[in-house]
Amino acid sequence: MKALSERQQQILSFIEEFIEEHDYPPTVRDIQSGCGISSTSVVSYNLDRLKDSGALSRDSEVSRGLKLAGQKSGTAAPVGIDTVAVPLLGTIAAGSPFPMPENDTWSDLTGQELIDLPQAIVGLGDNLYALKVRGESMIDALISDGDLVIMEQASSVRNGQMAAVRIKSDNTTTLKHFYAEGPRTRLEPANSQMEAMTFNSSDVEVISRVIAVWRYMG
Amino acid sequence: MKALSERQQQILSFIEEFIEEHDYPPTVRDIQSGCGISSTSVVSYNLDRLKDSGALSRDSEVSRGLKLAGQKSGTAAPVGIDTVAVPLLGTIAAGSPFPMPENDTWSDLTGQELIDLPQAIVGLGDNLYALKVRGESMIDALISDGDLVIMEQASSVRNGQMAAVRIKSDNTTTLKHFYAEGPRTRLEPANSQMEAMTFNSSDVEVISRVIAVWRYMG
DNA sequence: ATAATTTCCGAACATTAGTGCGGATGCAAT
DNA sequence: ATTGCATCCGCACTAATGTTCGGAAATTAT
Repeated sequence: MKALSERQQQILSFIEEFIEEHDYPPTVRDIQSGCGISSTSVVSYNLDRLKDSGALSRDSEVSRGLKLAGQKSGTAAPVGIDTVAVPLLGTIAAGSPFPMPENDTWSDLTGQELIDLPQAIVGLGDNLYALKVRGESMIDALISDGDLVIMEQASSVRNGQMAAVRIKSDNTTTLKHFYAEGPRTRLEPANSQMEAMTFNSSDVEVISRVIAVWRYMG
Repeated sequence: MKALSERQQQILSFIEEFIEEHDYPPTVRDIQSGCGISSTSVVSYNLDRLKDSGALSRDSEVSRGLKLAGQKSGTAAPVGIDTVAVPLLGTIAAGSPFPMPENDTWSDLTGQELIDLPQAIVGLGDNLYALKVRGESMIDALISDGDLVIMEQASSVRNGQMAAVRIKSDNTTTLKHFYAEGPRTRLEPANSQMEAMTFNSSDVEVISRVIAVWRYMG
């Protein structure tokens, strides 16, 4: 195996830096100017050498068809833990209309702020989204201003779970522990020092299940 | 925010797959044939839309100058978010001796349960550790049984921050908001409905600063 | 229905970008 | 020196690639 010339190493590391910066490989002319070479053919020539030596692979006749040899194939995760991207859909405040992804736009979350959470602590639940809590209206559920609540879409929950529920007659929305008791539904705050309230089950609409709460005060 | 059309989503996922396979972005014509579009201008048009919506960024006039928005910069590490491994040192309960890593064993965390948290939401703080809360003794700090508190070693904190403090005379340890007021130190729970308490500053020892709280009820 | 908007088409056009080729230049072996 | 080989130059050429524009078609709003 022939050793790489200085120029070849220079080109190689330029390619590396370029990809690092742009997320796509350089053109022959990018390399030319980047390495202070006076002719594209020189680049072409050395690229062939590098290909021969196996330092990089190349889709010929294709612009930017370069791939560093040492590079991981594909984008499959080489390191890093499994994460779930959770869209931050908005804020939640007492009584405000509760933000919630509509079915048809569920897959259309582009542009939304995404929060990466480790799968290990979120679980692999689907249909997750996050809301930022504004105000102290959830204080009785041990949730305060600035907290991030991770929610999962659900139309029903098991007794005892915390959920975002809407009292139709009040048109208010809060987070409470949910207990269905036949025709009546009892909602009790997480703080046991607070009083529970009971409503007609038909007056209570479950919107989402609360998966987790994240409070950061760094 | 305008929703993405079907075609735009189609293009978006094609780009994603293409990069996955080639390690460099597709050309307009790659997208054209890949998505069964009859004109390059349609691709160009939708690429502009996608750029407007922020779904991808684009180096215009540059071949293959595409970059997916969600993508981490730098292809070297294709995916995987930065995470910080936080050791779960034990549990905290009212009055119990507060677990805390000793300096000489700090680096010896082998066998400890580690919790990976995204750096983005934890910050890059060093000397972090986690404790699981047992019992409802922290209820007045909006922290309940089963919660995970992320802490940072600290011997002092700024006023208003939440910290694990030990009342020497009581030999109790709790989480409270901390306010140094000269010779006296006021500790007040996060729940404003609760009363604050004041102690001689010399009787209060700061153990750790609370960085974050994680409550999971999946 | 009618108008407005969005999306698509086709076909040119203008760069950008990869390749080829004759001829230097530099260096080492003969 | 002369030869051989690896590099490098310039330049031209062709293919690849992004852009533009008038108008049609589809969709949505009025």
